[in-house]
Formats: sequence, C-alpha cells, structure tokens
Amino acid sequence: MYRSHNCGELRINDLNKEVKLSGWVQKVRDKGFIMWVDLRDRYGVTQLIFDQERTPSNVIDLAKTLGREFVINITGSVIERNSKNDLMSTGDIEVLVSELKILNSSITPPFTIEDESDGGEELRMKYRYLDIRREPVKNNLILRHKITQQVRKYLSDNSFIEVETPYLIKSTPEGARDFVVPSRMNPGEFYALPQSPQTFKQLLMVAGMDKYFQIVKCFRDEDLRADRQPEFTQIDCEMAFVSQEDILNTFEDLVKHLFQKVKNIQLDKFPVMTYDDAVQKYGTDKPDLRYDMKFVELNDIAKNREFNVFNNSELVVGFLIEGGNSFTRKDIDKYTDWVKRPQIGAGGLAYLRIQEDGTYKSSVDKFYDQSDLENWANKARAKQGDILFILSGDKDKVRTQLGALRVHVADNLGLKNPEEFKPLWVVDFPLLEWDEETGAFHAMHHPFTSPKPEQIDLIDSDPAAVRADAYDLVLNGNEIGGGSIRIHDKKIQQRMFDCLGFTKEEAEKQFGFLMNAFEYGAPPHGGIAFGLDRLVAIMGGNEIIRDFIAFPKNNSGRDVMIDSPSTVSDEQLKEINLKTTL
RNA sequence: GGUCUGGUAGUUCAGUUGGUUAGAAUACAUGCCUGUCACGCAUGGGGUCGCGGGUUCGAGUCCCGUCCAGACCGCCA
Repeated sequence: MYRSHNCGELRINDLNKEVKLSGWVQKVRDKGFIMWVDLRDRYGVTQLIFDQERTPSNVIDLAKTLGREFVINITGSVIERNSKNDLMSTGDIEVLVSELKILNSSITPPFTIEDESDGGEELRMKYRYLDIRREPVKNNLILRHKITQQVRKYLSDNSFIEVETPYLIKSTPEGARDFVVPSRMNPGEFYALPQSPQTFKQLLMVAGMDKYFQIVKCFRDEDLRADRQPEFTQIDCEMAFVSQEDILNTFEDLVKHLFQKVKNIQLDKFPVMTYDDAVQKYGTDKPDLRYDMKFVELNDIAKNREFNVFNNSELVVGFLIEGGNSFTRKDIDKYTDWVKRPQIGAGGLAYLRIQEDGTYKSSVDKFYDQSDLENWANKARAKQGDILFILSGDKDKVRTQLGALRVHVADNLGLKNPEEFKPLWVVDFPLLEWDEETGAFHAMHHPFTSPKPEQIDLIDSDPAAVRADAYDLVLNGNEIGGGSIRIHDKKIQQRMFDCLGFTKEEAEKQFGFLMNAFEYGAPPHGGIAFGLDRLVAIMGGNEIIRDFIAFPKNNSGRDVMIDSPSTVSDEQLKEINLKTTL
C-alpha cells in the first residue's frame, strides 16, 4: 500500500496512528542529530522526522541521500510536535518515520518548487509539469475544475444538455483566421478547426434541443496576448424560444451561482449599459467599474475661447482623478508622454488642477480665466485636491485614447483590486462596423446576429445606425462573455449576407446548410459564449490566462515543452498531398 | 507587420565613463550543528556575458545585423 493518508490531512487527533504517506521531498532540514523532511503531495505538506534515538540507523542513512523532488514512500507514527507551526494545517503534528522507500530519485529541478518560484516564465513553461507542482498553479487548475463543475451543475439543473460538436469543420472567410487541416482522403481539400461552434449550436436549435451547452475548445490563428491563446475554451450556450431578457437573466444567474459556490461571494444585480453609453462614458465597450473616472464632455464650455486645439476638435473630454492634484509636474509629463506614444496617438494632455486653496491651475491657463476653469471643475464635480485630465480630437479616437488613459491611471493608482468584482451587461451593440481596410461593412458580432426587429429596414438606408440584439458580459474591464439573438429567418439572413458583400453563390456555398435548415421550422433562438480561461483567471484574481491553463502556448504560439509546432517528414507531406514528389 | 523592454553562474539579478582575475543572492556539493520549518555556520565547485559581424591598444559595456522571450498596437466575426 502506498498511502493510508495524504500529506494534507493529518491533525492532532490522529496522534499515535501508524500511517503510510507517499509524495515528493519538498525540503530536507538536516540538523545532524535530527532531520526533517517536508513531504508534499497535491493535498498539502506533512513534516517527517528522522531522529537518531528513535529512527533505525539504516533508515537515517537512506534519508541522508534524499534530495529535492525525490519521490518517497514512508511508514511512521503520528506524533505531536515539540514546536508547532501555525502556518501549516498539519503544523501540530509530524510523522516519526520507521520505514523509508525511495520510489524514484530526481535530478536537481531547474527552479524552486515554491509559491514564489525563482523560475522565469520560459523555464516554467518548458518544465510545466514541475510548475504545476507549485501551490499557486495547482490551485489555479483546481479553481478551473470547480468552476467547470459548477457550470455543468447549474446548466444541467436548468435543463440544458451538453452536446459535442465536431472539431474538423469548414473554413469560412468571416472573422478570425482559421487553423486549417489537410484532408488525406480528399486531396487538395482542407478542414478548418472551429473558431466557435456557432453554426452547429444554431442547427441544434433547429433540431429542437432547445437548451444546449458545451464546454468546448475553440481555435483562432491570430496573434496572441496575455489574455489570448490560439486554442482556448468557451462555455458555449444556446436557447430557443427566448428573448434577450431571458438570456441575460439565465446567464446572470449562472455567473452569480459560480461566484456563490466557488468564491462564496454574493453578487448584486448586474447593471445594464448600452454600448453607446459605455463608449461615451468610459471610452470602451468593456468598462472597468471598480473605479469611477467617468468621462466629462466639455465642448460647450471649452470651445468658447481662443484656444484652437480645442476649437478645432470634434470633442473635448476629460475625467476627474480624486486627489490627483498631488501629481507632480513629472507625473503629468509621464502621462503626457504615455498618451503621445504611437500606440495611443494623442497630440497632448491638458490638465486642470483644483488646488487646495480653491484656485485653478491648468496647462491651458493662457486661454482661459479662473471662471472658465471653475465651470469645467463644476461640470466634473471636482473638489479641492482633484485633477482633471483632458484630451481633445476626433470623437471616436479621443474616446478610445482617454479610455486607455483611464485604465492606465487606475493601474498606476492601484485602483484595480483583484478581489473586487464588478460585472455589467453591455447591450445594443451596432450590428455592423465599417472596415477602412476593405472599404466594406462587416458584422461586429457575427453575421448570424439579429438586428433589432424595428430597425431591419435601416440595413439598406443607414447600415451604421442599426443596433443588434447583441450583448457582452463585462467583468472588471474584461469581456468574459458575448452573445446575441440570432436570425432564424432565411430571408433576413440572406439580406444580411448581401449587406456584408457576399454574392448569392458565396453565401450559398459557405452557409447554405444553415439557410436550408432555416426553411424547416427554425425556432427563434439566441445564446451566449463565455471565455472560460478569462473567467477563471479573473475569478482567480489575475488577467494572465496562461496561468490558468495546464499547458499553454507562448507569445508566438509555441508549446516550448513539447516544442511544437514542428516540421513533418516529406513522406507525411506527400501523404496529405502537400508535396508531390519525395 | 509595427513599437517598447529584456537576454550575464542551474536560477533570479547587479555590473558605473570601454580598462586588472565578471560579482551578489539563491540553488548545488562537502563538513559541522540537541527542535527545524526562508533553519544556522564553514568550505567548495560552477560563466560560449543569446548568436554573428564591426569600431578600438582593449568590448559584458559602443555600433550594425540576427535569434529568443515578454508587454502592447495592428489583428482577434
């Protein structure tokens, strides 16, 4: 028998029990006359003791050969510690070893297997199996497990059925770049890996599976970020005979359920904000509500003097930083440089200090007197000791820039508390988005999203004005879910494809199967998909999803542990018809 | 495709204006240590300064190129 107990469960009331434990050597502390070994497994750490007076000498001799990460099996008795350790759950006891077996040795690990490892990112990824032995990474995987278990429980309890959809499907030009897979049996033809099971879940609605979900891998061949992996996991859901409101309610309850069960946190009713409001007040469609700094538009009170930078701008807008008058000139210069970087692209940063004596000081003092500045301060509801940061320019651009600055300031001021959770729904997204590059509209969400029924006819006259029954769930400034009511009428779907510039033939070739299905009694339906990796990361107080994926890929899409992608042999290439001769 | 930051001991990093034998901490090895738990003490081994080229009497340090890693922009329906 390898073990009677695990390394995390022995307590003071187990005293005098004879136990068997197996695990990894975390640490050896050899004092000569006495020696301790911290033994670790998934469940915790138990201190073993080897003592000249009480331990057989052959066992001590063997124990002296132990090194970090050796795998051992021991028999011993649980004794009370002479000096206890309050920091360990097993800190009241230790196990006096009578038998020791070395099950396997270990060479010295390349980094320390501790909570705060000395290992760098790349090394930890290369030896991910050692990294996962560390408490924080292990706990992230356990958190992920708990969340997926609760997702399945909640959805099953609410009559959802988990259905698997295929991974080898067909490439379509809309949306992200596909990963393609050559077909050996069909020379010259390729499968694509799904960017999402979108069309399949809609077909399941036609099939009458009126509540579907799937925890499913999705694939996108695009450049990566801290919160983006080429393969990632979605909680993909779809329901028939529902309105947008039904969906928001159902999945708000799902998220509340997860926080309740997994983190014991009771979330309040989620606020609902329109896309237009979010962009106007926060400069983004995924506002972080953990901090305020709402935008204040100053057009009417700032474009009335001789300051042409503002006068020639479509929009003058700022936000208030409470206590920000404490920023030094150097701080402000740093923020100015930050917004002027090409990634942000602002021309400059104006500020208004509301000084402690109640007077105003601004970077644009030359053009405005104290009563002008007082008007700005009043509009922003500023009080003494605050500062107002102001940008100006083209409406859309300046909002994006100021939105980025808002997040950056919050970062610097430490306003992003990872243990605070502020979800909201963002609704009424535009149906279409103008693409400068292609000079055409493309679907903001995807081409199956339903326009708001009363706006359908605007599609032809004013496409940019059409709003969709589409919604995102935003948590702490991250989009963690998004969905829509779908089109279930073949004619409207065709109009949509027309509008996106598909010829009838292209639409038929790529999505004919879906439109055919719509002719056989497709019910009204809609759904949502959550990014599981992001959700887990945020619930774990982090925004780097790699830390919550067992075997993630690096910035360039490589798995540095197994070293993939890699080349394949000419024989393999010939077999899949990518090479004609050997 | 672009911007920025980094690459020096097993690991994390320091290395000044270009100048003697490239350092620290930690890890590792050996020994000592009567209650450790970041144990302590002593001793020791350990370096292709990412790679290639250039400037120079002399390059870890300056220049050019290149590779790798990370963050971001583009991109991600």
